[in-house]
Amino acid sequence: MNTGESTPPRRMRADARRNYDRLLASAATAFAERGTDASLEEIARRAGVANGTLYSHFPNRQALLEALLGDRMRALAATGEELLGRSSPFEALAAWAEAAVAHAARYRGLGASFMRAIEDESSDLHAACEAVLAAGERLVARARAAGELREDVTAPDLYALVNAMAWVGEQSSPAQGERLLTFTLDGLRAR
Amino acid sequence: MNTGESTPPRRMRADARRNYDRLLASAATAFAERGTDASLEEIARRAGVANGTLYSHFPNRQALLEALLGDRMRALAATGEELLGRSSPFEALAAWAEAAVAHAARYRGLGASFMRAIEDESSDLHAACEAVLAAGERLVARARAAGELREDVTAPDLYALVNAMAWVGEQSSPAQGERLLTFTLDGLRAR
DNA sequence: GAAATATATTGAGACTGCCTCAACTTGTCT
DNA sequence: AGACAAGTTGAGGCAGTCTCAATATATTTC
Repeated sequence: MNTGESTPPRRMRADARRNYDRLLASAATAFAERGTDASLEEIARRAGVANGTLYSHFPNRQALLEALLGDRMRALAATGEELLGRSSPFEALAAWAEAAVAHAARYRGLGASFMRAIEDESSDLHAACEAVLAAGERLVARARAAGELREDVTAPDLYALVNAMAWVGEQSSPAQGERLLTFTLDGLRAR
Repeated sequence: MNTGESTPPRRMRADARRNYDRLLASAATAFAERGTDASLEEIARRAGVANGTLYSHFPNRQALLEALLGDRMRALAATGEELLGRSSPFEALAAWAEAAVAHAARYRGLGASFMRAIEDESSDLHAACEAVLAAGERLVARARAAGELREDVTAPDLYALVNAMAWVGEQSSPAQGERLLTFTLDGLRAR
């Protein structure tokens, strides 16, 4: 019944915990194989559980994604904070953007989920996306303050570009996503 | 039975022609309202026709899109050719890219369809996409030859970027797509 | 250790969508 | 008017989403 959230309330029944874990593992496989709109029915089936059980643990696809990726997303945000100290402001921004693209390219369709989630406050993925956006915000602010970034670039711009490049990666090849990210980042440099 | 292709073979029966037109009109509305994965079932329903009729005219979604957009795509390619003469090579490229983004942003999901179609030779949309790509190719070649474009930018890069920006437009707002395209194009300039 | 109780699981069922194809209808041509 | 090609129909098979009453199981209590 309760999602990741570091489980503060009450602890789950043993069978529930087991099914929860199996579902998560099954979802990870399915998303990797089929992208974020893999069949939930199949995820349940492959977890050896009835579909109702899946829905009782994860009311929707976003909840499943949050449980699967929430930690990773918070880690990405943390990486952003760390980079604030090191290296040149623009290089830090660029390095983080690369990491963010790699993250958003994990499953086919993930970039689109992230774009939806940032707009939709009721999405279970919203909070995690906001954390990522906030990290981007600081990197952008610093690079701009240092005069290394175009004046008119904002964090939402960066967020959208990162997801767009992940999307390109899904459509053509990961290498192509990387390639275009390089061009794009160059375009963001102050000159 | 026969798609757009300027109808060279034999002319259709009157009722077939009527249904074909109705289906196309219905599809245009549905795609505009719901994006390119609107329900085909509903398109048929709203055209006042059984779903089998839809499938007999258009074996799949791509065929419907080709019938709906083929002419427009060829026009876009032609615009590219015209631009080859006028204005600075880079400006021509940029202007064309803007037009291409606007075109790919016509329906939600269209950018993705174009990315798929260019890779998939068996897609009914493939030829039209190739025409667009070819137009981009010439603009890229000219801008590069004039030393106004980064050496390493290719037509497929441009194609992907255009569709990616249309995608951003769908996810956030058309204005955001435009905005990021500007940044991106700047990144493609030789310096 | 057996009830009592709270917590989970189940799977049928009501939807919607995709696509096919055998039976039927209708336009067109002579 | 009749014949035949061309077109249309819609039921039916399949898969997916999501819900909820019935059922089963863990845990707690005595």
